Amino acid sequence: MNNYTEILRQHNLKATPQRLEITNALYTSGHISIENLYDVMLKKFNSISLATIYKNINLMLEASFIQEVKIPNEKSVYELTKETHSHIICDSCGEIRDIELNLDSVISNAAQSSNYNIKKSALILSGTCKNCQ
Amino acid sequence: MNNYTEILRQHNLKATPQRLEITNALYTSGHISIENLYDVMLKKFNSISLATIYKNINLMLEASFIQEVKIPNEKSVYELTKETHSHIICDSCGEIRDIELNLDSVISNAAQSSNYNIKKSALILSGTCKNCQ
DNA sequence: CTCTGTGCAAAGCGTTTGCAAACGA
DNA sequence: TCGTTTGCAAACGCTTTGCACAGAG
Repeated sequence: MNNYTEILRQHNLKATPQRLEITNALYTSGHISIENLYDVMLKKFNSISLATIYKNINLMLEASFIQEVKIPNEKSVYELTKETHSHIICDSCGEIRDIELNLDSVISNAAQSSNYNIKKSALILSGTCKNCQ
Repeated sequence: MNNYTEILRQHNLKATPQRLEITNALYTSGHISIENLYDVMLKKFNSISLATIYKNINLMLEASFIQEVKIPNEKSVYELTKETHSHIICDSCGEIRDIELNLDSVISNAAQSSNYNIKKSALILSGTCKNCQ
């Protein structure tokens, strides 16, 4: 019994080999697109179907086990759900990194000026990473 | 000669009636999806094609005349390009509002901890607007 | 054993392309 | 007039669905 079996079950998802491998790919990559996930999965399951990928991604999204990250001008990637965090993308090499930023004061300013009761935030920064500079 | 004729030409876009109306719809709505834009356009041009909408949206994006706003769990909307700003969305009525927030300190923190040279930011907040509370 | 998941093929849907006619400058 | 844009129809690519078989619990 693999590491991820229990965590899948906690989200009411049966621990099939395909799902364990999707989970592993998400964990290992941090963020992965459908296309890249399919490539990774093909290495372990030579006859896996894209339909299986999509069905599982959708079930995992519904279960809030994973989340979609929509990046400006890029295709979406998926990540395992964790504490709220921001993302930073390198416009040269495409690296996507999680970054913990304190948005409290920004959010309280926003709440004040908009009169919204703010519940969520999604911040995506982009620029050039150390290596690409 | 309409208000928007000159601004379209400045972006190397001929001022066709369809483009003037797309511009007007963007201006009036603030943010609009392809689907809603098509509905609006149909009222003025009863035989307009979706292909025309897409071609123009893509040309306008290339010309940086408009920008796409990717919203978590929602379909994308488009807006006329203006100074950098954030967005706040009501999770009840769907209202999308521009909001000017100072992200300088957040960005400098991010730059410091990531070693990225940060060029752009996209912040989307969501919650409940005054009316829906 | 039962119910769910998988893989395949087909269908669906939003978006793009090719082309002839219409139009802007 | 000349090059661009429009509208239509067909093509495309990504995603979803239906179904029979395989597999998890």
